[in-house]
Amino acid sequence: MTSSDLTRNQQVVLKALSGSNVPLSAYDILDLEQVRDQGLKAPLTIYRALDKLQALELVHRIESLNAFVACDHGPHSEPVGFMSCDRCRKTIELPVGACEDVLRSSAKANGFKLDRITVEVSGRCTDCVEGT
Amino acid sequence: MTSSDLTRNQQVVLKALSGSNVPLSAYDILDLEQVRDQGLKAPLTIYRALDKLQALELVHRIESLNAFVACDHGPHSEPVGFMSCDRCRKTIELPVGACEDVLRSSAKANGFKLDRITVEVSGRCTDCVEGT
DNA sequence: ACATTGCCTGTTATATCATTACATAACCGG
DNA sequence: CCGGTTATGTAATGATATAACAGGCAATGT
Repeated sequence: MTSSDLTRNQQVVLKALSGSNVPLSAYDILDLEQVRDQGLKAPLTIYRALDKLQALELVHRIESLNAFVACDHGPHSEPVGFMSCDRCRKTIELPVGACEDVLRSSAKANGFKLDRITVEVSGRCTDCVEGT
Repeated sequence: MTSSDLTRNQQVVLKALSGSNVPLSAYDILDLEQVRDQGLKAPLTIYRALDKLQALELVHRIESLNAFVACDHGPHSEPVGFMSCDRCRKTIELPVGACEDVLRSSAKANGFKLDRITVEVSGRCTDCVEGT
């Protein structure tokens, strides 16, 4: 399946996320005019589209924010993490291939077979580094 | 403040988490007999105790599970991550000091001042590595 | 054509996780 | 004792996510 096979709902949700410079929760998406106007009006509709988009790696979930971001570049060759600004919420992807090796061997040493990696860091972006 | 200064509620919540081999949600804690018996009966009571325990680093929150674990060894010298089994939920701490350097320099390269690191990995523990 | 299958959708209700608002009590330093 | 800070109690609400069930619609095999 390619992204051109996305259903209408999925396209609407992906577009909403792509057009945002900050992560959006499912309910944030639901509240967008551009989304309501397309007839999406129930949380489940949003979550279903998000599930599919995540499976296609077109969208990622940020656990520590209960929010979602569009992925800027198709399926990944290496695992990806996120860095968010505490103040303005700006969030960027962070390649974490380098961490993966460390984690995988540490997992192995503890008798775990590692499957999924979640790396989320927060702090301040350049614009927000000073001030409250 | 040392752990001996914990209030009654905080002690009850910490004991509940220490006695569990899997992460517990706030409502899981609230539902425990040993906790109800001590008179804790509102979610907020649990969350307030958890907040304090987290500030003392006696408890950690696992974002991807919306759950909490007791920390097995006082305040940390290096940041800590978690590894959870998808099947039995067993969760262990994972030192992530090695990742920290990588992440911090990556953050710097992207104009971020890094503050907090969240590393959560999932997979299968030895006992669960085969089977559903 | 028609039935079967699989996927997406709509709708309602509910489950789960977390906080706000406000009042009261306990503790401690001046 | 006063005044500040911290902890607590209670009720209500907000925010996030899923369950359960019915129906639509396209692809496929016969």
